Amino acid sequence: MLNLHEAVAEAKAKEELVFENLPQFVLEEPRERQHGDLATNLAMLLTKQAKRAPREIAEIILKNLSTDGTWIEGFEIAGPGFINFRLNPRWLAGVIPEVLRQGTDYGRVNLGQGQKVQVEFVSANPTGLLHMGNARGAALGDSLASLLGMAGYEVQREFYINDAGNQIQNFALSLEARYLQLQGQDVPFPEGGYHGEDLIDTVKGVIAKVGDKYLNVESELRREFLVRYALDEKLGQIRETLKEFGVEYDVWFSEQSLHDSGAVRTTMEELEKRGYIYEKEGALWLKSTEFGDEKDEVVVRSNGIPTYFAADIAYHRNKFERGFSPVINIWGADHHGHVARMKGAMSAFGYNPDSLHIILMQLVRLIQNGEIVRMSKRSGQYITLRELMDEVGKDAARFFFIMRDPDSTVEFDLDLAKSQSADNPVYYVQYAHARLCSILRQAEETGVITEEPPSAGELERLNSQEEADLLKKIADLPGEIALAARLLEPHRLARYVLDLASSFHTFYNSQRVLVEDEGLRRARLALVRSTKQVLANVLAVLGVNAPERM
RNA sequence: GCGCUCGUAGCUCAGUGGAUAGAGUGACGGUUUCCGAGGCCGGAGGUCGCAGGUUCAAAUCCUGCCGGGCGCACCA
Repeated sequence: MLNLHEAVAEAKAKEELVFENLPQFVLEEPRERQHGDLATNLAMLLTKQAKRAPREIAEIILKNLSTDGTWIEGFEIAGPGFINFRLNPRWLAGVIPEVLRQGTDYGRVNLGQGQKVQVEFVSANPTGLLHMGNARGAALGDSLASLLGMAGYEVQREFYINDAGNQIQNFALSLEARYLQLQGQDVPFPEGGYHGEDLIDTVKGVIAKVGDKYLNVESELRREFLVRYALDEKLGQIRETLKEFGVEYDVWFSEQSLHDSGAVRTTMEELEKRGYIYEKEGALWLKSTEFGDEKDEVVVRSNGIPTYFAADIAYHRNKFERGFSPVINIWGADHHGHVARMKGAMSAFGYNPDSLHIILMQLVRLIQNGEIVRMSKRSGQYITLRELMDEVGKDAARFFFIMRDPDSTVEFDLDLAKSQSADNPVYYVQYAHARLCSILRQAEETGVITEEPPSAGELERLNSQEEADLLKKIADLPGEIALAARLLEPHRLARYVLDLASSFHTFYNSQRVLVEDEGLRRARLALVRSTKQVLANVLAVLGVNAPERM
């Protein structure tokens, strides 16, 4: 391969170039085709240290560069000092046998080297149904997990069940009120209770099952039963809905279990031992300002009950104890204030806070009749993931969310949901896949398909501009996977697969696959097979179906 | 007020400090004897919120300002 490091070292040894440290340069495919196949900014980065004009430095580098045994066919110095390289087109054709050999593994890289990582996402409160924000988290988290798997990590998907604390108390009170009301009692609905319709349905289910059995018992007993029943049902629904959305978890982790096992208590004791806890006004506080937080936080209330934060510290400590690194969380942006203190708490235990990656995703804004709909579980006004799937389908919904950078606030217009789904770029990609399948079908039906692979010479006949562009895109996949995984940005793959589909459509419209010339036809059919494989591989990471017909 | 975040084409959004800032969509024009026209090709459309700074080079990094979103509980 091209060794620029060697060329620069050579120039340095000969004292043609003076510099201390080789800067971090890039060797990349330029955006403009006329700038060649590869370009580097190395010469421009050396100007400061070498004290020479970038184009002069480029001359010196090129003088010392050996291109023997590489695919480099030509180079030039361009613009402010870029060095552009032109490759022999034959290297490109070599990607086809590689794709066909690796099949579903093509694109896999070993960035992770088998390291254990965990992605925790959705973790919706089990007090209601899944809404649009959860849908976004589900699409993002699941594709990120798949992406990391493709990049050589051992990935675990986890759902944290918030089955403890105040909200559960509140949930219990709401359930009890509904139960009594449905039994004809005139009781008020609790302040700040859960108004959702689904909760009434749940209680109707309870009544169908046990009738008035819990009407004349102690309130505590009644609430305990109702909560257990409802949580069970809600979690079942959540699990089922996510499964339909293409998301399956390895672990469902209960918050309550951290209290039951004493993990929350021992974690607080450990923090106290390390000097991060103090008492004030009857409560226990964490010195989170020591980690850059705005103010200290209560971990155990004056009534002796630990806060959610305390349980969350125990939870994240537990993740590291299980050997995951990095630990990845996907949170709604409304939790951003929590990031610094959680990282800080982990560093208090001696874990590297940089090993905890928290991806914040901006909220999904729902638009109806041109107005913003406030979504809230308490008010019971929200669009559920199930309704979203019914309306636009799993594939369009997933792609809609995955395409976007988590930092962008997405607007989802309900009134346009259907037409948006028709315009969803996912269909552009799926259409390309179906079209590829159609070509292969036709080749089979007319008997011109062959199992015999094309020869190297035949593959080199794929030398049109459109074929070269498509081949380059295909060759890019491993690099794209590595980059997206390193940056934890699955949305790059959505862009990639759109580009790939576009390159294919362009090729398809300019060259015919099923031509008379047998050698050329063999080569193009192999290109078709490779393109189809790459599309399918990426769509699999995104959790989107690759249809043979549509 | 403090903190996080966003501001790029009419709209929805991409954009590793690099060369002439890109897609989709909408509007306009063209394209089908031929493998799927849900496609392809083309032109139009931009003070990258504003002003400074760093740099050979800034949409990208830094500072300030303007505008939007979200946080700032002994809630989760």
